[in-house]
Order: sequence, then structure tokens, then C-alpha cells
Amino acid sequence: MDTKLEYLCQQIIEFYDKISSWEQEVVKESGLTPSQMHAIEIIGHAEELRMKELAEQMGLTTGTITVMVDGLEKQGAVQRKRHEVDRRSILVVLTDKGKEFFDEHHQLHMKLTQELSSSLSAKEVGYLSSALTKMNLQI
Amino acid sequence: MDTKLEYLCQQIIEFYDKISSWEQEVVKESGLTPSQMHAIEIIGHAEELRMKELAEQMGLTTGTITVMVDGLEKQGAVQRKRHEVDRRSILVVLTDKGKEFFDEHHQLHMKLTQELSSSLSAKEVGYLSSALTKMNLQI
DNA sequence: CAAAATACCTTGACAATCAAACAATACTGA
DNA sequence: TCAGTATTGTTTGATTGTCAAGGTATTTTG
Repeated sequence: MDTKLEYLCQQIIEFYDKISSWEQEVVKESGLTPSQMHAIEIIGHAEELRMKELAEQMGLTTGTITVMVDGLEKQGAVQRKRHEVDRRSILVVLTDKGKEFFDEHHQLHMKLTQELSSSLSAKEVGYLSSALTKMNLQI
Repeated sequence: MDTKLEYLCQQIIEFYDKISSWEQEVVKESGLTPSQMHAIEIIGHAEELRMKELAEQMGLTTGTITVMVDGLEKQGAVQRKRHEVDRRSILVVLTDKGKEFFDEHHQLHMKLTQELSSSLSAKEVGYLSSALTKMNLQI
């Protein structure tokens, strides 16, 4: 009973650590920092969002986001746009170059997913997706 | 076919991100930095290991590990011991206080695992563990 | 034994982060 | 309406995490 949970816990940690290492390695190749890549993922997923929203989603202060977006802008990956309604706010969007980073990284995620699941049957993939979906609702 | 993989990829990323946020939040409460906690987990799991091994497992340079272990030693969480055979090497071990950190953090991991899996049947937990185990071998 | 390799430490530099203070803008309630 | 308050983003100063490069002590190798 408890043993099963202990085992699951151990497997989750190992899975998490391995993805973490993989991500760190892959991001290093891209020339972006892990934080920057994470920001690009969030911005790309949202299409456009305010600095404040980006800060909240990344669990950082707006001061930190200002600096990070400065860096991403300098690299030509994102662009600041004024918010038409609320002039205090600033919208961040991906440039074409930013979208390239985003797409390339997504390709890598897909490749990893494929490799990870290569030893699972279609049925097992189904169960796994279902379990992950349920767990994602739980947290 | 490809859609299934796309969905799995998305669920994995979401799962990873949520655990990441959870970990960050939980570690903040402990008074340790994320890196320090990670080091404690690795040291605790290995019982004792050399600075070099710690560096490799964390994907950091030995210079960084020196500073980090200095910090952990200052907090009383770890202790340096000389290596009896190879006198270039230094072994790092957890002190009693370090073991407390380790155990408390493990308790939190178990609690999270329990919460995550609370909406899964015993059968589903079995499938999940099995899938994770297979994936962990793949990476 | 001499040369090369290894393990750890130190130093100097840089990036990420936060808290606090600030400016511009929006909201609110009397 | 408008005075006070809240919100958004930026700046600044300090701290921390990290690396690369160079140094020292020790081990391995030829």
C-alpha cells in the first residue's frame, strides 16, 4: 500500500530530475538561458501577455521580468507593445525570431516525448496521458 | 497517432511545470535555496560522495560545488570528511541537521505524491509507475 | 622519477533575482 | 469631479549562483 506510493514517489522524482537535466542541456545549445527559454514558452503559448502576467506565471517579480524582457528584446526574440486599453500595461509578443525559438524548442519536446514513450504500447500511452491529466488537475 | 503524442507532450510539460512550481514554493519555506536542497537530496541519497561526484550529478562545476558546500556547512547541514584512500578527494556527508532537512523534504514529496495520485485507482497507479519506470530507462 | 592527470579551492566576472523606491496611469468613493 | 488609493512597469543596490581560468596538493602513468 504505502510501498506502492513510495515507489511512485521515487519514479516521479527520477522522471522529473531527468527531464530537468535534459532541458538544461538542450537549452544551453540554443544560446538562451533557461529562464529566457521558459519565458518564450509562456509568451508563445499565450500569444501576447502583460509583463505582470508573465511575472505571475513565472513566479518572479516584475522587476526581474523587466530585465529579462530587456535581454530577450536585445536578442530580437520578443517585442514590447503598448496595451491599447490600459496604458500602464505593456504587452510582450514573440517576434519571428522568437517564434523560431519557440517552434524549435517544441520540436525538441516532441522528440523527447517520442523517445520517452518509445517503449510503451499505444494502450500504455493512453493510460499514461489519462493519469497525467488527472494529476494535473490535482495540483 | 501524432495527435496522441502531441497530447502526451503537453501533459508532460504541464506536469513538469507544476511540480517545478510546487518544489520552488516548498523549498522557499525551508530556508534553503533550491540548489542547496537539491544537493541535500543527492547527498542524502548517496550517504556520502565526493565533491566531484556531486558536481557531476548536479551538472555544475566543482568550483560551484565548493561554494555551495561552504554554504551548507555554514548552515550545519553537511560536513566535509577526508577520503581515506584518495587524499585529493573530499567526502560530503549529511549532519543530523542535514538529515532532518532530507527527511522533511521527503515527507513533502510523499505528501505531494499522495495528493497527485488521489484521483487514481490502485490499478492506474500501477500502470503509471510502470510507465514512468520504462520512461526513466529511456533517457 | 618525471610528466600528466585529477580533485579541490580561489578569484574575478557576469547573470538572475529580490526588495524597495519611483513614475505613470487607472480606479474609487465621497 | 477629484483626491486618495491601487496597479503597472522601471530603476537601483545588494545578494546569490554560476562559470572559466588559474593555483595547489595528490595520484597515476610511462
